[in-house]
Amino acid sequence: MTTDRKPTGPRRPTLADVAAAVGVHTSLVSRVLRDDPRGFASAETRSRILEAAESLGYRANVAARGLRNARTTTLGLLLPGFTSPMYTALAKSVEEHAAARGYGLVLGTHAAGDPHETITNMLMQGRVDAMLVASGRIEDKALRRLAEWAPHRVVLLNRQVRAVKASVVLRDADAAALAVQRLADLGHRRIGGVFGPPSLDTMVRRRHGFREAMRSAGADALTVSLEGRDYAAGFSGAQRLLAAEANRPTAIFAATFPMGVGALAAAQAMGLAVPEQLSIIALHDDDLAGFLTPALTTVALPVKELGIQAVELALDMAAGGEPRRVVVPQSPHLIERASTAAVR
Amino acid sequence: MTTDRKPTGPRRPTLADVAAAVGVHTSLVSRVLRDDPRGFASAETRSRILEAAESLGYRANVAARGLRNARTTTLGLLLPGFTSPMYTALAKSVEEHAAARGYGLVLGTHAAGDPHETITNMLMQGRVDAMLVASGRIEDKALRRLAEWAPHRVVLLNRQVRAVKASVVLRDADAAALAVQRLADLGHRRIGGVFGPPSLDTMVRRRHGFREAMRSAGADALTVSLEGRDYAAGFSGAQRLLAAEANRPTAIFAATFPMGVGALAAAQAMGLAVPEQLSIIALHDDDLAGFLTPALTTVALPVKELGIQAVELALDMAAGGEPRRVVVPQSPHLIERASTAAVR
DNA sequence: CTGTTAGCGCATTCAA
DNA sequence: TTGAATGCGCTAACAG
Repeated sequence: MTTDRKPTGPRRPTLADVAAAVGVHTSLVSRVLRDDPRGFASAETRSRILEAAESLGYRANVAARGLRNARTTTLGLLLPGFTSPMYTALAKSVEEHAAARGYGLVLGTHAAGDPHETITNMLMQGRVDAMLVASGRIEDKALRRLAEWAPHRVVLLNRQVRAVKASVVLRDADAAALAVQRLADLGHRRIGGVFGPPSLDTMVRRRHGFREAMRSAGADALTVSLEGRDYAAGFSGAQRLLAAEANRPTAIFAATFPMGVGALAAAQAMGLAVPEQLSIIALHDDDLAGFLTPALTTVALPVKELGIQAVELALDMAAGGEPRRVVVPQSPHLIERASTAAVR
Repeated sequence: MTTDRKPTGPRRPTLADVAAAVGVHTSLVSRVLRDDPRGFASAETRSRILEAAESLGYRANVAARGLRNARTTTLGLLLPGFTSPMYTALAKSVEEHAAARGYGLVLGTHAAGDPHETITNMLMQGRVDAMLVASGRIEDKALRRLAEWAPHRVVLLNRQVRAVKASVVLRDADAAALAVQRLADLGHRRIGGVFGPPSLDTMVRRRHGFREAMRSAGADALTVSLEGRDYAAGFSGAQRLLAAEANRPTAIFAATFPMGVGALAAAQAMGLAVPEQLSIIALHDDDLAGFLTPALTTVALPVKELGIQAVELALDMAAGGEPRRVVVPQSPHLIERASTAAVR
């Protein structure tokens, strides 16, 4: 009885401990504590059980419960990393909402090794009920195999792949268009676009929105695509756009927030006054924007809602629902700060 | 046999499946797959087992294994959030190193609810083997109760509390001192310090290092402590220090990276040229520093090592080791950029 | 070298 | 309204 196998403190109380304390069978305790429809213990017994569980600090062991139910009440989240504030905002939202629904969240990043392997492992080891995948770099082929094997256990975040039926995406194109429209309204007619790799689904959509909006605004688009989408990429992208003095754009749209920061740095390094000589606007908002000089104008995306919807979709599928494609309904909106101004 | 309980794809293969495929007992499969010392199967059998496991895509179920072994091979990480690059760097390091050791990582942030409750739940539900706690806001009392109950399962990150014997800390005081020394070397004699809440252990240590270094440099310290430690806190802290034109400091030390960014913004909002009229230096380094204008001088802390040591300590204790206090040996180092200059 | 047995903690039959 | 029995998948102790 008192054989603690490890020197790591007292044993966690189990159902049996609670049952023994009350003098009933474990199955009854189990039913009462879970509010099982058929747990109609007498009011007397019921309250004694609840009391004992409370005083012993009983908590159901998730491993045992998971084994029995073939469910883990845990979700997995795969991120490229925390480099972008978009990913940190997403992680926060997912963690918060998962917790609200009683689910744990296990984290996977690219830093831990091959992301496809990470997903497979988590799924096949029964570590999680479903994986939320917010990585654009996993090959379509790998995702297809995954979706074939576990169609109800993989949700793509802000990415669409034919073979994967479950996804939640933002209105990236609309967001890019919104930025362009604002710049056009300010009188800009030569606008540069700084984008990340075209292999990323988000970039395709942002670029598409950018192009369409440019067309209907009748403005000249100068676009550049970089390998990365971080500060450095934004910096060199902007540098490239601003190099030729002849046809220099009067405004720059950056497809990610860090790229916007990098673009701002590049402009200042080149001695261009922002916003007097160059307007800059970035996709996705972050607190940092307000503390740059000049403060960066952004288009805010409903990232929090993306996380919530992704969790909901995953849980729905775990409960037997069919995979589906969700477009987050909330519209992106402009947050105008000091990096944009009317063209002179 | 073929009763898939759910419409979520094929059942995961179990030990029994592998055993059946080879025609041996499950226990032998288990031993072989785990390289158990007593799994000396014949070379023949051994290879057939490995082959079958491979072709079936067998992966041991962590819930079953965890239940049996009373270990989860999972660690928990509690963070205030992702607001500071220090926390994202830490999360990345911990995740990466845990994965390298075969451990999963479950995430908890303050956003999910009462942090103390989060820790307790994860521990008592058997969700994790140990919790790495990187939150300064949990009350000492709560930590003490936790440490009493599970002394071998809680590791404090960059925080010391009497009652908690397991912790890993950085040389925060040295880092602050390093910043001051550099400023002193540049000829600064009136230096302002912008700190977060004194209730945080890190702040106590950073402030201590600051004060001591100021004393030995014979410089005048003007310090201010804020409620927060984010951009906004740095902004208002710097504003306060710079308000009085009379005794204005010629340099500012910011106790966190975001505070450094905020201080820079404040200086610029007040029309002060950095570094000509004011030098700024911040604790902790981040990519962003190089893309501010001017680029921010920082003192880099070995955060990656902090994460690694924390994981190691947790695993060591899980294996029966005693709790201990670890000081990360790597020294902080200065990364000089453009926000610091000799006083005129 | 390999098989048998038992049990981790829980939820779910079925029976009373 | 409550109890007894069973098994989720795995590993460890003990046989053979």
